[in-house]
Amino acid sequence: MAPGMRIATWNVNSLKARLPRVEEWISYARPDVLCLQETKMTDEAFPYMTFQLLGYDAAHNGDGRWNGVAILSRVGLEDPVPGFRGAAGEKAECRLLSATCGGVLVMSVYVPNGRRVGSEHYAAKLAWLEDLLRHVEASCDPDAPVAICGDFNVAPDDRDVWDAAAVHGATHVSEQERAAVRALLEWGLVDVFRALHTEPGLYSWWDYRAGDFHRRKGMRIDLALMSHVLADRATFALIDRNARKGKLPSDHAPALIDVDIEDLKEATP
DNA sequence: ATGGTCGCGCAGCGA
Repeated sequence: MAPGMRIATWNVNSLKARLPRVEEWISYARPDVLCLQETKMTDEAFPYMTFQLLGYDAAHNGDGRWNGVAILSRVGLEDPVPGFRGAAGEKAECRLLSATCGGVLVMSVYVPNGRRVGSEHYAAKLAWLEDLLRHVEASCDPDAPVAICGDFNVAPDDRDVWDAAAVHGATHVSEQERAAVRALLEWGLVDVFRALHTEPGLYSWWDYRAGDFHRRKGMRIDLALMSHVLADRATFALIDRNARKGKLPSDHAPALIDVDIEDLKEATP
């Protein structure tokens, strides 16, 4: 096992459209584990061979033109499980995939977009986050290495939005959505990027329209939530804005975290 | 300026 593990997450907004950018990014960022969201493809269409040639095992949970999540790993990939555990499993909608990679329980999550506060989609988003918390409580040990990474469609606090006043109370920043993320943290997770970078204005998503990226009008909604045993060992965190530039970018940039796991075996149950 | 751009897939919806 490598002494350092680089864990990354990226909403690619169609893996078919984004595959050249994803291959390029993997070749220079060299993540050990990469969680993808919005692959927008079936399991049959997933390019396992492309990633195998780059040195990655992969698992995918997707059924067509919406949603779709994947985990790539070059440190082993065991026990891939799609969706929620138990009765809520059907409701996961190809928005959750778990696997064990290099001794870390990894989840790739794509939280529903709530559209407007008060809409049925907003209620469904809150219910989904509640199901995620129940799933985590039922299937994870907070003292073990756990990394829940993905597009949460929630900006955890006002530092994570370009204009807190303009968007206050809207979807992605409402108190109920933020409380749902806090409940995950209270279970035993840390927003590792925020733990390493306290300043405002560091975003992971920018609307394609109206030049929002160049106007720095974004939000940080792509999160890596890690149990304390991992978060305490994080040495580096970055949102790679360069991946949002250039030809045919996703509207999200990848976020990556480096964790020094040299003494992890002795420190965990 | 209350719009704009993408992806999917072929009209219009979702983000």
